[in-house]
Amino acid sequence: MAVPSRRRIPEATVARLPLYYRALLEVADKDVGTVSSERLAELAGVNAAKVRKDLSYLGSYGTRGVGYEVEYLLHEISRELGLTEDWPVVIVGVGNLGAALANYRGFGARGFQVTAIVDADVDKVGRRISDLVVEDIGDLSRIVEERAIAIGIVATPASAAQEVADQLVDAGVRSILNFAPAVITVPSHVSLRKVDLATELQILSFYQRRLTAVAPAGAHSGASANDDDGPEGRR
Amino acid sequence: MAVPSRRRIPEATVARLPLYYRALLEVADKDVGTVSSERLAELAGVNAAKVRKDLSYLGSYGTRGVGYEVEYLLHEISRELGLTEDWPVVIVGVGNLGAALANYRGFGARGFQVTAIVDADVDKVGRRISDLVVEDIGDLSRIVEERAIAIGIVATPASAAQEVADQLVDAGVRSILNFAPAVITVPSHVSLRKVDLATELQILSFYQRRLTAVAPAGAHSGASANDDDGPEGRR
DNA sequence: CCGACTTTGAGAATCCGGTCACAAAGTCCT
DNA sequence: AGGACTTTGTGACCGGATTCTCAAAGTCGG
Repeated sequence: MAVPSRRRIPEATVARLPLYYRALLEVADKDVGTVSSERLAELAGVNAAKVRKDLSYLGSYGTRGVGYEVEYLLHEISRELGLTEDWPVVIVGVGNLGAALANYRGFGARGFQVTAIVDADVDKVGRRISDLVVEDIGDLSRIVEERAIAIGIVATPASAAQEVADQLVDAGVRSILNFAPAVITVPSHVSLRKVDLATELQILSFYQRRLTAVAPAGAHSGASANDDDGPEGRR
Repeated sequence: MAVPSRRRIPEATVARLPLYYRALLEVADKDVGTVSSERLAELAGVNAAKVRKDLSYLGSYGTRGVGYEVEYLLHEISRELGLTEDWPVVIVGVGNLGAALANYRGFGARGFQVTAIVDADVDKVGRRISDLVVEDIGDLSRIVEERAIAIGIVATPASAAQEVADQLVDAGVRSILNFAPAVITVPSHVSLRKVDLATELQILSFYQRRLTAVAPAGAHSGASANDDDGPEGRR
């Protein structure tokens, strides 16, 4: 039955929903009508059975013998991911990365709006970035409250990361995306994800070594750590 | 026995080695001598049993009743990760992100050296970024060969990502880190990892919705997709 | 309206990773 | 030298995620 049915959605599935979402946007442009799990799998770079199982957690959308109706599925996934509402975001740290993220149209694109940029460095406060002015981190609580910010991005040096995270949590932020190369801990009611450039390269380096040392192909397969699939041969 | 013993190292473990590496660097500064798995776990934000199991895959370094000798372990991990050699890196795409990555001291720090930046846009070719000059993507093969580049970073718009990846592969690159919000496929002898900003935010958004809708704490726990642990309460 | 065909949804089996628990191996104090 | 204590290394267990497989449910042409 097409009732949403509040089952618990496995984390691995949640991590793939954005992939399906993106894939669906692609087909929505060109084609119309429906997609099969097969095609969706191809676009998302995963296997078809997984697509079907993942989607089945959301409820039984999809028609046997036909596939999934693109528009409807798109709607359901975006609802599930909370992309129907707009999430204001604050970026902490105006370094190369912070500035780049602020300028990045890409999540600005879908539902996420960088609403504030703060830094501890008084020299940087007042500077213009994109269409925002850098504000003082001391005003974080006020800023977060006034603009109903729920998501914070940490783009500071490693040394400041934990303290900044603490401040974000105190200010009332409920989700943190950490770009600083440091482990940070947060209370259990706050969600935390991290993106670590150096770590990613080091992982690649590991497999690179393997490749050059041992010869045979197909030795490794990407990394579960990435959420991903790993290198499949070109289809 | 302290023989390296070529066992196969699980992917999940590989993804955590950089964490241990970073943690070890921290203690190497301050303390000296040894660390326990307990302490290492704390610094890396994982649990102690996992640390021990992970390290045991590398061989039995570590002394019962004492812990792990910091310098030695550091050396072993960096050897395993291939950080003893220097990896030249090429960045493709000079947008906000590409430029930020080029400037980013952070992986420049350990073993990874951005040696070339290329773009397809002739207006951008010739521009200075950091201490490099943007080169034409048409010269990619020559550049990769001349400078023995093994790792490529894709920082282009989604629409160009697959083509760029193809060019990188053709040029001889063996590892690719993809920042473009698109699924790309590579032959099986090439390693691929991806970093997707929008995806990360969407995952956070999912859990955010849960938090505000359903109340109880401890509902979710980060994401395996991130490699990570997830929110533990502050210890 | 029937039979061939397509594609989903989900049960079962398998794989992989995480956690627990404890013996083994060492240190250190007396 | 011996006993208490610490900490590693690993075998056993457990749970989640992936893959396989196939019945069920639908479409579509004739």
